[in-house]
Amino acid sequence: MLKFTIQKKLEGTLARAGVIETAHGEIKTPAFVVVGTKATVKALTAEQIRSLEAQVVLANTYHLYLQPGEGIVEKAGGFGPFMDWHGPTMTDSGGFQAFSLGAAFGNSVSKIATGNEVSDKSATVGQLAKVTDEGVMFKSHLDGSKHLFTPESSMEIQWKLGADMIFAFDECTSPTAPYEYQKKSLARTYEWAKRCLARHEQLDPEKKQSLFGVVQGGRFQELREEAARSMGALAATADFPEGFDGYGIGGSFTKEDIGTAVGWVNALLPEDKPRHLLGIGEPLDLFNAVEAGCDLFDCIAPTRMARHGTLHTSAGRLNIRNAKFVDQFVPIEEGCTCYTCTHHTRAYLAHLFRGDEMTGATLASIHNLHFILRLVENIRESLFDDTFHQYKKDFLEGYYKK
RNA sequence: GCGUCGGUGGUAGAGCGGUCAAUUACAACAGACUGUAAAUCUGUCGCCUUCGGGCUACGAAGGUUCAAAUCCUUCCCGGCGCA
Repeated sequence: MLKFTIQKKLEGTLARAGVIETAHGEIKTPAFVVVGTKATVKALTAEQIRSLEAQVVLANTYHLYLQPGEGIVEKAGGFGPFMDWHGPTMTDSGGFQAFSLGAAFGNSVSKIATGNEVSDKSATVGQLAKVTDEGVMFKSHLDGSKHLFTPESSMEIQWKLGADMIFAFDECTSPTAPYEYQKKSLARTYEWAKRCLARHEQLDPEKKQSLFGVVQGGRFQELREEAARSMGALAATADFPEGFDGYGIGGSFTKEDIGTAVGWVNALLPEDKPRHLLGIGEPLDLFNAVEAGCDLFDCIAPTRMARHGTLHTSAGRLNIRNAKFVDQFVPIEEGCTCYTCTHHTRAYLAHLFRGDEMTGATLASIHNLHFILRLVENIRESLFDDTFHQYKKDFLEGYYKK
């Protein structure tokens, strides 16, 4: 079961601060959810995740289904115990892989649109996912074997993976998809949402897991609003009296949409349920999304960028592989309280990255996650203090200055 | 000393008469990354450039040829074998 309490709202915005109570502890929101796709936050031990004071970890249905298989994870007691993480957990449904292994595969298309994408997909090659009304047919990226995911099978797998919060199986569409496709896909995602609710209630009558519905609709206001209304309304139908326990906001956006389209959605979603903005995690986007009414965020960016040598500082990003860092015997960021900055220098990190030493990925991941986790905590504090707008302004000026 | 094999861009190592400023890998120098196909991917990587091109380069110096990193001669340097 999940209980969500809103403790503070920021006047004139959709922003709110609150707390989610799960069977494995509480989550103070807004909160950044650490991504541990394959039941591991890449490069980190569970002890390190705890040290970072992360509140919740999200794993992925598609990945754990393929390897080691949901049966193994179930025997371990769920993905949390499997990886020695005993706090709150979430699993994504596999819906994102409809995009990343489908339209995006082999293309330089990101879920964050720049506007320069090519909309003609006729030349796409090598796609590993195909969407039909029944579900999504995947070709495993590991061995090429074929697998069908349906709303029902996603619920079944997520049940075995055992997270506190799970997502309905949706189709994450490409930013290059035209209106007609987005509309058709949205109708399908809605049908899938109902199938997820039905299967979930069969599997979990005691409601041990909380199910989040996912709002899609691409970049079209009409579709986004329709999605928010229809997903929200599922809570009031006779078939599903309890409806969803929360909402995910998924799909493609532009940077600007995060301040606008997300707000359209949140203005219509039931206010008393948590809202999770799927796959967003850059500083500017986090500020905008909180302001637009989101409570939870997960993102691979802090850890992936860390592994690739890009580190967050309050003065912007730096690439630790750059030549200028090889003899800088100072922390990544002066004053940062993370383990990496309190023990190691830029020069050491630069050396580890140049030598392709695994410890470099670990230390960089600790720093970036610490940075983002503390950022979202600070944003939360600023909501209580009514200093959000000033904090946002000050932070962004420092981070994005030239 | 004789014989033999070899000396190519930061490194290793292709090339063996024109399509070679020279395959490839690594290194180097930058960039990208937003529900993880990702410890990944992209670009640059002799000098100059009005981006058309120009110039200097494959141990050194000569030579053959319309044309040489590629063939010949001598020299220098290194490995190996025999004295």
